[in-house]
Amino acid sequence: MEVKTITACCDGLLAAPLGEAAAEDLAAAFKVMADPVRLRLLSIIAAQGETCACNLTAPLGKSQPTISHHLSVLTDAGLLHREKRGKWAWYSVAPDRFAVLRDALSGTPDLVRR
Amino acid sequence: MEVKTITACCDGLLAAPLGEAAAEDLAAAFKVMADPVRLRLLSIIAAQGETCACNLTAPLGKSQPTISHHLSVLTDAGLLHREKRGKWAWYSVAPDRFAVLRDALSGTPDLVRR
DNA sequence: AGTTCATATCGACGGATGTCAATATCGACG
DNA sequence: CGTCGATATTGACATCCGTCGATATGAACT
Repeated sequence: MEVKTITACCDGLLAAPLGEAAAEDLAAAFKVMADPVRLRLLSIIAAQGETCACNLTAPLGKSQPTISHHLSVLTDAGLLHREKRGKWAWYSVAPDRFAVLRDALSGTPDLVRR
Repeated sequence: MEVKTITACCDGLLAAPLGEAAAEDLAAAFKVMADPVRLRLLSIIAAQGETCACNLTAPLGKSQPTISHHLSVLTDAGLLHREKRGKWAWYSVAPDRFAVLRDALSGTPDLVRR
C-alpha cells in the first residue's frame, strides 16, 4: 500500500462531483480501511489505548512481518501514532484523520432520500 | 469485487475488538468505496438524482464495460439502486447502506483523543 | 425478421496488495 | 563487546482487482 498521509478534503460525496484528484485521495483513504487485519488492529488499539506491538501479533494469527506491515500502513495514513520506547513500539489511535472519512460519508446521504 | 449486500453491523470501531467475521464484512464495505471511479460515480449520481447510465461513461474517461462493472459493484453492495426502463438503465443512490460505514467511523474516535 | 442502440457479460492482461521466510536494525543487558 | 529479543525491511510468491476488446443480451423501431 504505502499510502501518504491522508489529505483529502471534501464536504461529503454529494456536495459536488468529485474531481479526479480528490477522488484519488479519498479512495486511498478508504483503501487503508479496506482490510480486516487493519480494522481489527485499529479496534484493539482503540479499546486498549496505547498498545505495545508485542501484544498485537498473537491475537490476529498473522506473522510478525505482516502485522508490522499493517501497522506501518495505518501509521503512514495518519490513523495511528507510533512511539518507540526502548525495545518496544507503542501504538495509539490518532483520531483526527478519521474525520476525512466521516465527512465524506456524512455529506447528505440522508437528505437525498426525499 | 462482486461483493454481496453489506450487512456488517457495528457500533464503531472502538466499541469492542472486532471479530474476524465482522472485520471481514466491514472491510468489504470499505473496499467498495476504495476506488476513485466508484466514488465519482456516486458523487455524480447523488448530485443529479436518478441518472441514466448513458450519461456516466463520458465524464469519467473509462470504457463502457468498466463503468458498467463499477455500477454493478455499487449496486451489489446496496449503495445504488438500478431500474431498467426500456433500453436504458437508471441509477439512483440508496442512502441506507451508507449508515454501516458511518457507524463504523462515528464510534468514539473523538473521545479517544483525551 | 432484421437492424440499431444501450447495457451487461466474458476472457485476458497487467499492476497492485497481502502474506510469509529470511534478514537487517537497534536497544538492553550481562 | 557480544548476545538476545523486539521490530522493521527485503524479496518472492500467489491472489485480487481494474481495465479493455470482443461478444452477448435485449428492447425499440422499420
